[in-house]
Amino acid sequence: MSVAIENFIKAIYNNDIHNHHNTKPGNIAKKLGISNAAATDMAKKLASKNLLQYEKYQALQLTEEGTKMALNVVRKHRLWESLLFKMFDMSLHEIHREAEFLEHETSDFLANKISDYLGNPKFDPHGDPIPNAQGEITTEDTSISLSNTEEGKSYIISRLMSDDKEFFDFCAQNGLKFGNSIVVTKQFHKNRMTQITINNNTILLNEDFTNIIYVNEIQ
Amino acid sequence: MSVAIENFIKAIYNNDIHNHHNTKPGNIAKKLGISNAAATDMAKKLASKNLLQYEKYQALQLTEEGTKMALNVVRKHRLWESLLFKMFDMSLHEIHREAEFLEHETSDFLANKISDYLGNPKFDPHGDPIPNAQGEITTEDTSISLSNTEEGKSYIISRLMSDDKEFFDFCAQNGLKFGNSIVVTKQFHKNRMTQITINNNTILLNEDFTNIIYVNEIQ
DNA sequence: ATATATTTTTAAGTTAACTTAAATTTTATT
DNA sequence: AATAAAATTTAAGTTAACTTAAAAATATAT
Repeated sequence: MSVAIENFIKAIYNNDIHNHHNTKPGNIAKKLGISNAAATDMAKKLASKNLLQYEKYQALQLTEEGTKMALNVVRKHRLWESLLFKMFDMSLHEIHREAEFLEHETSDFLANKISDYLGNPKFDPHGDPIPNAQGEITTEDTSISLSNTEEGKSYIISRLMSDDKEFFDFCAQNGLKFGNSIVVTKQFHKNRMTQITINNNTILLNEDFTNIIYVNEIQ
Repeated sequence: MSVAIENFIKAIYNNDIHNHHNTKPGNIAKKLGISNAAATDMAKKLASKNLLQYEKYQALQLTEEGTKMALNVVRKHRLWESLLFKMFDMSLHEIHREAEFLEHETSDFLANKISDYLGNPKFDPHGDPIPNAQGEITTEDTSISLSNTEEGKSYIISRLMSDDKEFFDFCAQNGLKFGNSIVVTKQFHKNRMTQITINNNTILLNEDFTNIIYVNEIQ
């Protein structure tokens, strides 16, 4: 399968997970930086390959086969991120940027080698789960977004759901990384902002950030 | 530059180094598994991009710019081979196979990271020199092919010039690898065969092998 | 509920990287 | 040196992955 197809399938998969199923061609087109017409064409083509279901004007839906392909690409992406993060002094943004290309040129054989080398990790450095070689995600996600946390409680950062450089730079500067613990000191519900304490620093985060930072409660 | 272009340029570079400048489109076409017509078209196109010199019916010649591009791709190829060889339990054939794809999707930034991590090696696991970030090969190759060695002398294996799985399997089975030492016990000039001793074993090699195994004399 | 805006689709066209087949030129052979 | 064989080039065509522009359908907003 071509890079274009893999990226299209992956975009649908990611959109379904994040954006609550508004997975129409135009949406995917925007993510991929192609025209709506190109997305419609591709959707039809992939439907004929049994990778997704397509009906005019309806949302696109990956078939089982399509989902498996998406997970295979996602697996490679996250394994590369894990490897690059471990071995080299690279930021979350940089590992994402490189993995975006490497993922399409990685054999299953090599992916398994990388996984073995890393001890078959279940999560990448963003906290995203790594599908296994069968294309299954075996971990359960119990984390909640920072926007849904409660005042006074302590949490561990479990996931930074983004691929934006500025966001990651901010996180890096403020110690916001996978595995670190924080305390939610105040929720400003009306303004949808959250105040947290981390490493004795107090930070105020707006909803752009609290919606993409996920945490698990420490009880 | 596209993968097709990078591979075309790289094929010319490799052909020039190995096959004594019979670098006409048909030769490159054969290496790449494309038609002669496609190779001619590509040659014209790359000439217009100043990557090579093209004159009808003449051999192709990389320009300075073209050579630099080839060396950049070769650098990435050999860095990947070195990394995969060091980290994972992979054969010479396997690392080559994977590097063949990864080389095109590797930023200069990542290539430098890999190089630094490895301690900026000058040679890859086949004994091939690794160009530096400026696209220069700074090592001098003083090695000679096994076919040109002398009876009774000792040598260190410096290069296995191939990408053939069967050849590498044979080498691996017989301890023929980069850095190992051998003694040339007999040269059968008429039949163009060479007898060597390695690890107390005696092996007789025909010219298919003695032409692609390179060594340096131990004095 | 209807007009307007937005999105999706269709249609027609482009580009890169190929193909096959035929024409041309070069290389090899006797 | 002439001719046969081989390689190169030209010409015409294909496919994947796009594009823009216009038509059709859906969603939104008053």
